[in-house]
Amino acid sequence: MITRKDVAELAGVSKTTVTRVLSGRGYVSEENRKKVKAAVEKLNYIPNMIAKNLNQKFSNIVAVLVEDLTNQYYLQIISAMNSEAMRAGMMVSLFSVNKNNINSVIENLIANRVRGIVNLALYTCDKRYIDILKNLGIFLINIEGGNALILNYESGIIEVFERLRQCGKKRVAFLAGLSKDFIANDNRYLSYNKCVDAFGFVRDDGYIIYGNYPEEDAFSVGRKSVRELLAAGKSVDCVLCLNDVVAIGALHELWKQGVRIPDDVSVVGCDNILMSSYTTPPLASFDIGIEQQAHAFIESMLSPEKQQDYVFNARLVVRESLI
Amino acid sequence: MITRKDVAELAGVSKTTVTRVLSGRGYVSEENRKKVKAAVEKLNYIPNMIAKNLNQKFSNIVAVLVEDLTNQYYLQIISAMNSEAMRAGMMVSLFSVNKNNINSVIENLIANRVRGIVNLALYTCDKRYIDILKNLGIFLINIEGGNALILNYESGIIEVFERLRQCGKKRVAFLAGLSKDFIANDNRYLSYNKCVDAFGFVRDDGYIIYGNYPEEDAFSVGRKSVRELLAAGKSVDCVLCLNDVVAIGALHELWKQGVRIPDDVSVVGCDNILMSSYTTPPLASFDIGIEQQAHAFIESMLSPEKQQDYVFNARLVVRESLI
DNA sequence: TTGAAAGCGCTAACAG
DNA sequence: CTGTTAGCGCTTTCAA
Repeated sequence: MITRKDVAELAGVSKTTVTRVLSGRGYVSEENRKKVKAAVEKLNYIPNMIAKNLNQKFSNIVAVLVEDLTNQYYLQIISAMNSEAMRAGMMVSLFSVNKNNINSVIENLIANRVRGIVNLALYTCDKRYIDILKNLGIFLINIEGGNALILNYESGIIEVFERLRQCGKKRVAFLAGLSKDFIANDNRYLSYNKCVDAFGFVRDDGYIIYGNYPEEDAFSVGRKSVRELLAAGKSVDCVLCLNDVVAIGALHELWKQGVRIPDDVSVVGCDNILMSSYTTPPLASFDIGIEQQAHAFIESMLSPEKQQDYVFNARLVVRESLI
Repeated sequence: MITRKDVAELAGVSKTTVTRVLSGRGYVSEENRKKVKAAVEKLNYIPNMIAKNLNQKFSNIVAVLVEDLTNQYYLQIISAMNSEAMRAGMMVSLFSVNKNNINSVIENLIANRVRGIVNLALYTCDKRYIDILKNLGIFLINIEGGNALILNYESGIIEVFERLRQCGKKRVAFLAGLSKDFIANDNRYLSYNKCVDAFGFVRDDGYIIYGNYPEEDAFSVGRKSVRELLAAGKSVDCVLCLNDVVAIGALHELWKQGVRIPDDVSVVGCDNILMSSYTTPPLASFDIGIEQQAHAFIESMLSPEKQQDYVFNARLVVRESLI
């Protein structure tokens, strides 16, 4: 293995000088700089980040935790984070977590001294790990806890309600997908409820369908929710869904049951994943700015001192599934 | 930061003994073992993998390179690899690569001394990096190069042709998605051509539609390919697609153009991603065993000595999009 | 402007 | 069965 020592010897300088050139910090004569660069080139030297990280106490990894790897939304987030991170010399690692493994995943990440953890999942880890993370200086962003990142769907949901009102519709179902506990503080859920009242739409507890996402995959949850809704004899004008994947499942079941979309029922998803343009019919959804979110994650990871709150407002993307 | 030294002091033993207990290798008296475990527990000690990795010359990361993060197929692969990897104390990191960044991504991975690289992308890196990887002992699996992993779609494609023959159909298009160069050695492409001849189906160069995937996203490529096919006045009985996402794009365009599926045209995808059960109509596809693939990747990463070839045979999954 | 030396936390001979 | 010692490749004082 080529190390800095080899470079130093070939260039006829000390190891420290090599470090100075490579890091760009400290004074080095132009002559030595050139010699070092030539040696690096000649030897095909690639620095060992492990050794560097050992010094710096952290690895250059940002871990992203998600609960459902089947949701394309996460791919898009990761993809965007990746680009941001690479620019800053960081790597993004993806982990799928559930109730049972979240603690061991976190422990593993601590062992690896990752730079930060972005937890996009619903679950969180034991208090003791939180303390360790804090002690070590590893950043943690718990989205569902809603620390520094606020996803606000209200304005988008208002838009939907307005459209429906204009068509004389007033029965909107909400496919929560999650259990009652998990959805309770969710902005989508709160906004839905707020709008039902504010717009004087029909309030019916049977319009809210809970589910066991993410234990079960989002497609099935969407499909089952629609079945449940129809089986209960609830006829609605519009179905608002937790996310696009749930919506696609719902769309599919409605199609199978011969319900016409949007003539009989409108369907609206959430997150505006790429796929939503390609459903039959194309799915209306809320765009919450995936790239901007990714940017915010990485930024708050790299410069934690400016602990600002990031707020994202949803924008309705109208497509044929919405009347 | 709590280190092994703190544990050793609290337990009243040497650092080496702590290592022995923690690694499970070497002799330690039952008494000391207990003392060490108690100390670890008490101090909430979590080992520093960076230091460990520095010794072992490698990090415990396996990097997966993909060219198209919008394809759910990769998510499923990663997800499966993740589970496998975690069991072996490894982490899986995901990177999206393209023509322009592949070399810098690889350099970055080398700098991080990842344990191995699974390159699922079409592109590969400069020869000089290949050499460095070899020198350092970093494993590289180039799927498209077809080193150790062979994805064989032939048997599945034969099944499709047989079904079509039974219905008296004999015109099959192939949406290659990729450019002529990239697809040339692809097993799907070769199998398609073989079958056209073997079954005595209509051979028409216009039935093969190339595209600029992965530069352009798979959905659009599928959509455009169908447009191209129809614009050329080619009427076919079945459309075979590079992957499910291309197929979904194709499905969408056919639907828009009022083509009935499967009555007018059958559509068959590739990879059998979760989404394919939820299209309208549900998409027939080839299952190539995502879990088994993931398993093979990790296995060959962990024990490279047994350089066996892994062969996967596609299995046709019939759904409503296929007559 | 440069170099020597200590140390990051852990592993792996080697000696007891 | 246990401890001492010498690194892994890099960064960072501190002197020169």
